[in-house]
Amino acid sequence: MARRTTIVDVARAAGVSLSTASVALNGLPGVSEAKREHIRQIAQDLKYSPTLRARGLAAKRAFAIGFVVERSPEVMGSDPFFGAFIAGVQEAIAGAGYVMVLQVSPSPEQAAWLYREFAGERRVDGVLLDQLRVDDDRIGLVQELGLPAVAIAPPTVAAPLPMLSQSGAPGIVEVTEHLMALGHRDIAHIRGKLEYVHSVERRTAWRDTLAKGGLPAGAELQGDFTVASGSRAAEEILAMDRPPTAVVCVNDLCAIGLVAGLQAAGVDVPGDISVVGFDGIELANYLHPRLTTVRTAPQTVGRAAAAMLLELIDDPGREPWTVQLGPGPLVMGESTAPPRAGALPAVRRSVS
Amino acid sequence: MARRTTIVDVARAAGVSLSTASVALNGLPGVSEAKREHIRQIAQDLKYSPTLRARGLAAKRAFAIGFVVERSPEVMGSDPFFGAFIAGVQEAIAGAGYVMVLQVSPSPEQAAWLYREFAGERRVDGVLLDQLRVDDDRIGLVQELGLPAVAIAPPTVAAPLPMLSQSGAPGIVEVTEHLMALGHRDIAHIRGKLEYVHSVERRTAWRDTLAKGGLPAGAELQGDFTVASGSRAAEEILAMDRPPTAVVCVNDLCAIGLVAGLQAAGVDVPGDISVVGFDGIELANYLHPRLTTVRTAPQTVGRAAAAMLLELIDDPGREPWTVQLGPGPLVMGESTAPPRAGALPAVRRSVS
DNA sequence: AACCGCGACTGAAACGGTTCGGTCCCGCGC
DNA sequence: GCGCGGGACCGAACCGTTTCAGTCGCGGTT
Repeated sequence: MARRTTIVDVARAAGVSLSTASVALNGLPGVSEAKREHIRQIAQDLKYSPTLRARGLAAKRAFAIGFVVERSPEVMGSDPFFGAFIAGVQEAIAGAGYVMVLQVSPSPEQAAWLYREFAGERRVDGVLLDQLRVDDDRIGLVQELGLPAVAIAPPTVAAPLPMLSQSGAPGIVEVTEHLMALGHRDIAHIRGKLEYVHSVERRTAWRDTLAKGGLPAGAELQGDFTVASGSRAAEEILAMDRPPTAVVCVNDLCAIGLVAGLQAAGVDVPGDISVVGFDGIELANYLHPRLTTVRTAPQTVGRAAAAMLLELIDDPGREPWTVQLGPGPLVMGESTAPPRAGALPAVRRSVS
Repeated sequence: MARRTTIVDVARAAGVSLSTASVALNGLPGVSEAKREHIRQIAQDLKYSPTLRARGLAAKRAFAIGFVVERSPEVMGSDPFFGAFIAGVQEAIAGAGYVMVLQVSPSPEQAAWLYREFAGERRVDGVLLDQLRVDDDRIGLVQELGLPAVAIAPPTVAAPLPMLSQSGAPGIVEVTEHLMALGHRDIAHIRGKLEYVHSVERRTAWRDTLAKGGLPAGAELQGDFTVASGSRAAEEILAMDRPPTAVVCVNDLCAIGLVAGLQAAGVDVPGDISVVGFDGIELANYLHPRLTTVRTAPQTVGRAAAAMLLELIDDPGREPWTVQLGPGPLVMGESTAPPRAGALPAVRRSVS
C-alpha cells in the first residue's frame, strides 16, 4: 500500500519548506498570498489532507468529546431523548472539527471506568454528563481526572461544573395546572426513580403545584421511565379503592404503558381517567387517544451542552457557569378531559 | 497545569532508557522479569498511562471505528435497532481498545462527506455500513477511499465487502405461514421504502410465501418503518373495498401505528384483522393486543459486525467474506387469530 | 584463548504534523 | 550611506510513543 501523501510531499512539490507549507495551509499570516494559493493548489492536486493523529499530538488535543450512555441497551432503543440529543451534539461540534465518541455502559461502575480510560488515554478532550443522579459520583470523578465536563441537569442541582440546565418543572406545572383547570382534584403521579435528579424535580413540581392550588396531596406511584412501569402502574391504579381521576406521568413512555393498561381493563381515557405524559415523542401522536404532553427539545439540549463543552475545552480554567434553556410547550392531545362525576363503574374495573 | 507524566518520566525514574520502558510496559520480550516488574510498579506509582495520540501516530492507527447513522433525529429516537446495536458493537471492540465514533447524517450526501472526512483525517480505522440501499453509493465510496468497511445486509446482496448477513426473510416466512395456518387467504403487506435492501427482502419473502402456499398476491401498501406510516396504512385499508384479513408489517413500529389506527376506527385486532410486526421491540409487549412479531437480535448483529471489522482492520488485504446470522424466533402475541367469516361490518368501518 | 551466540539494554529514527527562533532581503527614514 | 523594521521563508525542536539497528557483557564452544 502506497504511503499516504503528507505535508512533506506537498512542501517538496511546491518547492517550499515543510513549515511554510503548514503555515500556508492553516491560513496563518507569514506567507505571501501568491505562494499560499500555489501551495493550496498543490495540496489539492495531491489530495493531501492532514491526519488528525499528528495534528492532535502537536496540539495536545483529541478533537473529540466523549459521551457515556448509562442505560441498558433495551432502554436506549426506546429512549426518545437519545437520538435527537446526539444529533444536536453533532451540530454543535462538527464545525469545530470535533467528533463524538459514544460508549454504552450498563452500570455506573463500568461507566466510571470508561471515564477513567477517556482521561488516561486522552481519548477525548471533555465529556458530557447527562441523566445526573443525586450525589452523582461522576462529578467528583471528572474533577479528580481533570476531565473537562458539562452536566445536563435541572437548575436545582448545584455542582462545581458548567451546567446546562434544562428544567422540566415548568412543563409539569403546566400540565398539572391544566388538569386542575379541567376540574380534577385527585391527581396522581407516576414518578421516575428518585435517584435521578430530574425524577425528583418533576415530582416536586407536581406536588408543589397541587399544594399551591389548595389540593390534597395526590397518590405517588413508582415508575422508571419505561412502558413496562406504566403498565404496572395501571394495575396498581385499578386496584385502588379510590383511583385518581388524573395521572401525571414522568414521561411519555410511562404514560403510554399506563393508557394501554387502563384501556385493556375497560377504563376509558380520558373519560374515566385523564393521563398526561412528558417529552412529546412522535409515537404518542399516532396512538389513541393522542397523548397530552409537554414537548421537550433534546436536540437543542445536545447542541447547547456541546457548545458549552467546546468553550470549556478552550478555556479549562474557566469558572463554572450555567446556561438555562426555556421550557417546552404544552402539547394538547386527547388524553385529558374533565373528571367524571363519581367513581369508576365497578363493572368496568372488574374486567381486568 | 503540570505536564502530564510520560513514558520518559517513567524511564528516568526507573533508571532505564525510554525504549526499555516501552518494551517492558508493552509486555514484549527482551526485558528481564525483575526489571519489567520494577518498571511496571513505577509506572503505576506515577499513574502513567500512554496517550492514544502518540501511540496511534506510531502505530498508524486510530483505534476507533466509525458509524454514520443515516437517519433523521426523530426516527433515531424511536428506532429500536439502534441502541442495542451500538451496545453490541461496543462489546466487540472494547477488548481491543477500540472505541466508536458516531455521526448522524440526515442525508446520504452529507453522509458521504462524513465518510470522506473519516478517511481523510484518518479518524477511524474502518466503518460499519448499515441500512444498505439498493446500489448503495457507499460501497463504491469506501473502496475509493480505501476505508475498511463491513456491511450489514441480507444475504441476497452481493458486494465486494465483507458482509454480516442478517436475514429477515425466514422470520417473514414464518409469520406469513403462521397467518396462512390460521386460515387467512388475503394477507397484505406494508412494506418499507424499496430503496432499502431489507425492505425488498421482506417484501419478497412475504410474496414468495403466499405464492408457495398457492394464495393470490396480496395487497401491498407503502410504509417507511415509522408509526406514522402504519397509521396512514390503516386509513388506506379502511378505505378498501375488500380489506385484507391479515397484514404483515415491515416492522413493529409500523404495526403499532396500524393497530392503533384500526382500533380507533372500531376495527377489532385480531378479531377483524390480524396484524404481525417484525423486530420484537419491548414496547409492543405492553400494548393491547400484544403484538405477534419476530424477534431480532440487534445486539448480536452489532457485536458480530464489529468483530468482523476488527479482523478486516488487522488484515486489510483479506478477501471479502460473509458471516451469516441465524434468524430470530417468532414471538407469539395476541394480534393474530383466524379470519372472521365475511367482510368487516359496514357500521364499524364508517366510524372513521 | 579466541570466537560465537544470545539476552538485556540503549540510542536514534520514525510517525506527521505545529511552532518558534532565526536568517535574509527589501524598503524606508534620517 | 547606514541602520532599522518587518515580511517571507527556513531549520529545527517538539508532541509521546513504537521500533529497529546496534552495543555490551557473559557463558559456552572449539
